[in-house]
Amino acid sequence: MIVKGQTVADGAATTLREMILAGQLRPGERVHQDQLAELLGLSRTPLRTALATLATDGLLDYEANRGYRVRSFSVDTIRSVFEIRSVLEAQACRIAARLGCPDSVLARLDSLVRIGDDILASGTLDPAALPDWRRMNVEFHETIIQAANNPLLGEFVSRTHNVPMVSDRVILWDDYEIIHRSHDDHHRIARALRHSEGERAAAIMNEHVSFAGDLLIERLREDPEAALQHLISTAGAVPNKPKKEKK
Amino acid sequence: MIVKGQTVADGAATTLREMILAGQLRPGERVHQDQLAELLGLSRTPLRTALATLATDGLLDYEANRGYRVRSFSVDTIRSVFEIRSVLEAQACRIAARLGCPDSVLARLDSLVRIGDDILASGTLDPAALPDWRRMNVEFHETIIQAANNPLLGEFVSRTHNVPMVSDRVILWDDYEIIHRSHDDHHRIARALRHSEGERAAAIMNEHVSFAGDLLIERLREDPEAALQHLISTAGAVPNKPKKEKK
DNA sequence: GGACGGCAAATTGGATACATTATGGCTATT
DNA sequence: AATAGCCATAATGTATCCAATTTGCCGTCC
Repeated sequence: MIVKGQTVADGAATTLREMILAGQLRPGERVHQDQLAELLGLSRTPLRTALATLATDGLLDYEANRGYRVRSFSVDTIRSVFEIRSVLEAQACRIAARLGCPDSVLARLDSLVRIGDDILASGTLDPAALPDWRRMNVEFHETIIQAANNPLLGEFVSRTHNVPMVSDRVILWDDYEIIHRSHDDHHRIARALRHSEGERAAAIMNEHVSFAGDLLIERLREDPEAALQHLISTAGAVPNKPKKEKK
Repeated sequence: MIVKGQTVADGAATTLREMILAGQLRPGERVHQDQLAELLGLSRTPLRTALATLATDGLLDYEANRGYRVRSFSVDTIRSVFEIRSVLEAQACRIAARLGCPDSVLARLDSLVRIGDDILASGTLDPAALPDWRRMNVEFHETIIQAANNPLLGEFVSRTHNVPMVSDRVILWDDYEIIHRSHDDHHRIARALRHSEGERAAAIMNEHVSFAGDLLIERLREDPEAALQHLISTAGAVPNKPKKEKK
């Protein structure tokens, strides 16, 4: 689908981002411009624009005259990204509370929390419910970030999602207790924000994200292959939101 | 000077970054590719690569088929960036303390603190000492960030420096009391890190950065013109460190 | 037998030429 | 006279071509 107001280079960047995050281009692998241009059906010029963008985004490594390589992420990298995401999202809570969340935001959070409640009401984790859960989770976090009204904050959090596995779209959907507790955090965060208790919301959010990171890392350490398989099979598309709206 | 292992595009990106941060290209102004290419003495291809990079870096706004504009930064933007820098640098303290700063880092921090002490020993702010002070300040902050050993953290903090006025290279060098207190923070941060008191160091750093931001914003509100003049005249070069080392 | 040096193929970087899209001014019509 | 639509111009986006750098291979020399 060709979107008006988008260039071929923009499209290539989006496609490549998805390919990398989906693991189609393996980490460390060198990116051949000619091959890739042919594969994508475009010339090298827009492709190179896209590559430069992705390199600045941190998905590719670049070395002059030696081209681009897919950045490889170690478990250490994943940990370090969670260390950042946790403080950024906590700060989002603080700022949102300080600004005072408008009713629309509070209502939306409540509605999302209820959606989560419904999904968990059965007492088990239905695989079929995962996409809905993921949508709920992503929206919950994004709603708070947007409520903070800090463009750079949103940008940085988006960038942390460029690292495979770190996205809040990645969910370990196999332990009811853990998911339940995680959703309890959502309850408490929403309530704290309603009462403008920024520090409290921030503390919960920090732990909420940090724990998710710890858990993921533990799984990856225990059995990297199984965890990866599980995550890839349960990972949803990662539609990096376009920066420009059509007028 | 032509550095081996750097492409023309890289050089153009660096040059443009400096031009924008120095205010040579005014905010909101449209960037004419032909003109600029001629001005810089290169063709549009590497220029466009550089533009794409700077846009991803957040210094330029891009709209398909309408080209690039210099991003304009409001006082609100500056505030929002300080809100991020403060938590990121605080987190750097936490992580550095948790990892345990090696002696080399502690020694360096001590040495930097002493340099600051010497500059302030006279009891007045000598304009001639500003460059040394700035170097000291930048190194102090960078040393801690590097001690945290979290690549993304460093990257993000670097990016906050892409916003005019937010850099730790920008210093309000006109109030001895304030500078003295700020340096006292450095003392306490270094000491806390020596004792592996991460939370304490983080708290001080957070306030250290937040207050600098508040102060700057206050000045900009009071008398934008005067503050800008003062800052530009006292601002040093902003050498964005190259990401790759020659082997 | 190993290592250094040079040559050739492949790949990246940059310049130029072409296509496509916005933009401003002009005319014609209401 | 004002506005809508069209055309010309200018600027951006893409493709192709050429140059420069890397890289792997082979031969020679130590």
